[in-house]
Amino acid sequence: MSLPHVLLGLLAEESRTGYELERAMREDLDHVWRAEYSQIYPALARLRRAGWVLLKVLGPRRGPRRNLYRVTAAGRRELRRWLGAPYPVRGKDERLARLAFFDLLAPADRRAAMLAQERALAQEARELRSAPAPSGFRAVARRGAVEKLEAARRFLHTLGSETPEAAPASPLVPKKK
Amino acid sequence: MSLPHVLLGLLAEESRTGYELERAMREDLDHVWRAEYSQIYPALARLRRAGWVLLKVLGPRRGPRRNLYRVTAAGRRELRRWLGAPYPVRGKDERLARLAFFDLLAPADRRAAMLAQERALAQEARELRSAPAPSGFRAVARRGAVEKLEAARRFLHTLGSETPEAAPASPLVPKKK
DNA sequence: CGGTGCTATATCTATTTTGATATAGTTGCC
DNA sequence: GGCAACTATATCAAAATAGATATAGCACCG
Repeated sequence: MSLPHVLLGLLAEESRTGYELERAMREDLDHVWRAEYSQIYPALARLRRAGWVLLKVLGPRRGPRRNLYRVTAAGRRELRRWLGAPYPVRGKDERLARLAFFDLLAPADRRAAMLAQERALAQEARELRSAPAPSGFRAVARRGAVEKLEAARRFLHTLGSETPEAAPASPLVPKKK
Repeated sequence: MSLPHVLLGLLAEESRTGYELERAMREDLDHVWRAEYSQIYPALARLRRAGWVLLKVLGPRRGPRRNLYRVTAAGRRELRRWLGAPYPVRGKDERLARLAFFDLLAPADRRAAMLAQERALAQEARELRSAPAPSGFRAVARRGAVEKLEAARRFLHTLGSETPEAAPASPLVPKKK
């Protein structure tokens, strides 16, 4: 339920077309929020129906005509409301989900998988850190995303050195019912 | 695309009914992976069609009849494949998404929102930590979830004390196009 | 002139996820 | 007996997300 508000947030900074919104998300909000055109265009239509944005059709500049969206006062109000609202607890994490079943891997495979993960996380963090930084609080969010990746990497690393060769606590032999 | 594998993982430890799977996710995999019955039952049917689980209908013990699912050898193979496979980069984080637009709040509202967030994160971490711990790597995943919450809390906290009163970098005054 | 790449909107399908609701037997309490 | 709580399966509708494709003008390069 956040996409409409993310779009609103981007539009609050500057009026944009759907195309430009996609790029803004890809460049500034990587690892924070992303969406395809197939979500963006219908979402803009809904924002319009809600009276949170206005559409202005511009003549073509380079390519086809452009639909420029501008936030209304009501849109800004809604945005501020969203920013202050309590968060729904949404807890899903594929990384942790897989980790939860690592009992099932042979120790060697387990170590290999964890090392691969660690390297992948380091790589992602590196890429995100080296991408052009956005401004204002979008830069803060970017930093948060980077730190998240690094914290996940550290967690895996600590886990790997904690248990030099053995499995943790109980080996979880499959029981029969 | 992880739910089927999470179910497979839980069934690899012990054969269960759909009902028991829901409870196992709710109790052991909170903040890691959750699903409603409306997702679980169709997913089990698909797992069955894929030949990864077998169904055994049991007579009613307490309540209606029970459909017990057991992982097949092919299911275990698939599960191990999943555990070793590279991860799709899925980057969405509503917390960071909102933070990205905190420019739009007045400093006072901003501080209030950040403090509320910090408290909410601390509370969630506390609850998760005090819940009964699962065994094996599921406990490790639980610990990972707790550390994630705490890292997010620390990030917010540092952010709050970093900027005693002012906004970061550029104030992002809305431009016109 | 043809090809590649960028701008730009739009739609289609499929899958995933959420939330609500229906049904029904069983147990234990008062 | 009635009722709440628990076990258990199942379905419906809606929303969110992903991925692919269609269309088309314009610019730039060789």
